[in-house]
Amino acid sequence: MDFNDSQKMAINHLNGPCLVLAGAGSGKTRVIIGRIKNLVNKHRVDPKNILAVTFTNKAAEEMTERLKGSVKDFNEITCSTFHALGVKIIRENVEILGYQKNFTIYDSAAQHSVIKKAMHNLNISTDMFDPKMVHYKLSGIKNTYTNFSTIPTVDPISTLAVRILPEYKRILKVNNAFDFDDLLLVMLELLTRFPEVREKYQRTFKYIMVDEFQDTNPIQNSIINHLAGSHGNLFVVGDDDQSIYAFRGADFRNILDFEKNWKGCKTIVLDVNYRCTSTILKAADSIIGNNKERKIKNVKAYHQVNVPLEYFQGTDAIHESKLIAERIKDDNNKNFFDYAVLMRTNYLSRNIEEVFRENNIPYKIVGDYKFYDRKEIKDILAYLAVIANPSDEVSTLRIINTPKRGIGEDTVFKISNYAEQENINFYTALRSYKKIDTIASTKHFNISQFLDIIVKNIEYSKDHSVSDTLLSIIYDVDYFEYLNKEKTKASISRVANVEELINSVKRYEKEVKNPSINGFLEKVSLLQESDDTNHGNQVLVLTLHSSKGLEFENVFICGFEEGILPHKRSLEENNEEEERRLCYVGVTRAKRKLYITSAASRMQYGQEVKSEPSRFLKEIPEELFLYPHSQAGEKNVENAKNKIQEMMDKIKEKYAKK
DNA sequence: TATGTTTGGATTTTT
DNA sequence: TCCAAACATA
Repeated sequence: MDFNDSQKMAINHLNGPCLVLAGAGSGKTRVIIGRIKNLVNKHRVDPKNILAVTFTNKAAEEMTERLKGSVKDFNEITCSTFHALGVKIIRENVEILGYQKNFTIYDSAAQHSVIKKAMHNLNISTDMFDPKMVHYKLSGIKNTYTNFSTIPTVDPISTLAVRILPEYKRILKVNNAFDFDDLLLVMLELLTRFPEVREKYQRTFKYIMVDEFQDTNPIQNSIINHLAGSHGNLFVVGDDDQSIYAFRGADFRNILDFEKNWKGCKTIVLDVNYRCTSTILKAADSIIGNNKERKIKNVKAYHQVNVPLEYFQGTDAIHESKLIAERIKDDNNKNFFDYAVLMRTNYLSRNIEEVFRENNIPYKIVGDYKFYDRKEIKDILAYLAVIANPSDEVSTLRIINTPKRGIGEDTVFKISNYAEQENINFYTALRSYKKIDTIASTKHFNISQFLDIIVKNIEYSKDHSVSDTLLSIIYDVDYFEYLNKEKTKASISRVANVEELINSVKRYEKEVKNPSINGFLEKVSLLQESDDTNHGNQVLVLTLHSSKGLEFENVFICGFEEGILPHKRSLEENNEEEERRLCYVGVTRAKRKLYITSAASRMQYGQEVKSEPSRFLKEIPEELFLYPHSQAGEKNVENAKNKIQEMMDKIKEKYAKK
């Protein structure tokens, strides 16, 4: 397929800042790839000098894959997410910050426990202030402010979060660990505080491209400004109407103000939608048209076909799911992979799952109880983390008594106190357990048993592969025996999960040039929900957020109800416009057919609660639907089936006439 | 220290 | 309704 004029203009852009406003389905990925090819093949830009920042790891991989055949040395192009770029830059320079290279990246559970510890150290009651709230605020702050002294502290929790921050940072450093938000923040710190570091990366990344620019937060924006500062070869692509990550600091004013911030910026608008039918685009337009804060674009549909939308309402969530299942089953020449069910919140997938399973509809739930969040997996990963970085206290505490080896809370408390007293880290204190006189000598065997495992495997890991080390740990702690104690179904699946983990380490070892424990852990911690959208012939079930960047022939948006979409909590925070954008993203995922569904009532905390259709439904002209909303509800499944049959006949008739 | 029992809070989205 | 954390007991 050929490029249209504005696409060509974007692809041929060479030097200086450029803003590409790309409406949904306007071929922005093709444009980015086209431009890279152009830079390298036509303008002889060294691939080493190109940085392409994408929103997901999956997008980065896909981009690399698509450059494979057509660009020489495509592997030298840095193609990654902001967070992955952060890890790279931090690893290369971390020693100037007094950290060791083998630092650990803490996930949100680990962050949570560090926050609790920081609060404890500062004598702040965790009963009075919910550590969860503090965590949330702290993360918000770290994703918004480049300078902590300028934080407006309006509410008590924010004040508290700012107060805790120095202690929190101190603990992380003792643990030789960073949290997620640090991956951006520390990268920025390195670029601002150390001119030689900044200049090094400015010289390396002479051509910078950022995809999904509307979802960058101020930290990311600042990072980009520093990297591109010396040359201004900055090419950003985005759509303010698809900005849906405000909750983690994204600010679409980054895109609105881009022209102001970069003098001489060229602006290109991609306004032809090659994805959706004109009906779907009309629906999407009429929804997003209600937003006040936006750049008005006039996106035109390339495919002028009228396939009416359908709206139906189940009596309850199960009925709604059944209606969806029926519609899929009624499609005679279907591929399941052509269907997706989109939803505002994860828990809505439960009913879908239940009904799809009953109906033998193959499905895949994206981000469904994340593999790496399972207890058995986190345990094993904690062992690996401790072996790679013994300073990591959080991981040590996780496994010190798992499997049970008689090192209980009391003993841990004593070691912890000793560490505090001597001003050493937990691991060092643990190693001198014999010197801690409060610990009874009856405990000595238990502690030495644990220490032996760690010390032995640290040594072992030095001249063995990651997978061998992993197997050695599992053997030493007798982990399978521990999992298999109760021979239940659950324990069998836990063993299978650990086996799967071993496989994934082996896969990692094949993929990467210099595999290491840290490298593997890093890969795991950077994994995202939306990286997991590869599916076979299955219906994909996912949140609206995870659906960003994807497209499907047929899309269901379920739970189209007040309180769900728009979400109640979001409305409380005055974020109606963001919910509308979320809705817009969902609608524009559909290439051909869009179904919108709701339930008249829904179980909430075990109680049946009435539910109203979403306000956004009224924003779509009713004539775009196959039949009026008054016919959307049915008393029972049987009735609905007939209705659906009737509707299918109508569609077939329509297509026959064409 | 390990295990069983009770209770109260949960459901926004995710790097 | 369901699940984790707090609490109580052996």
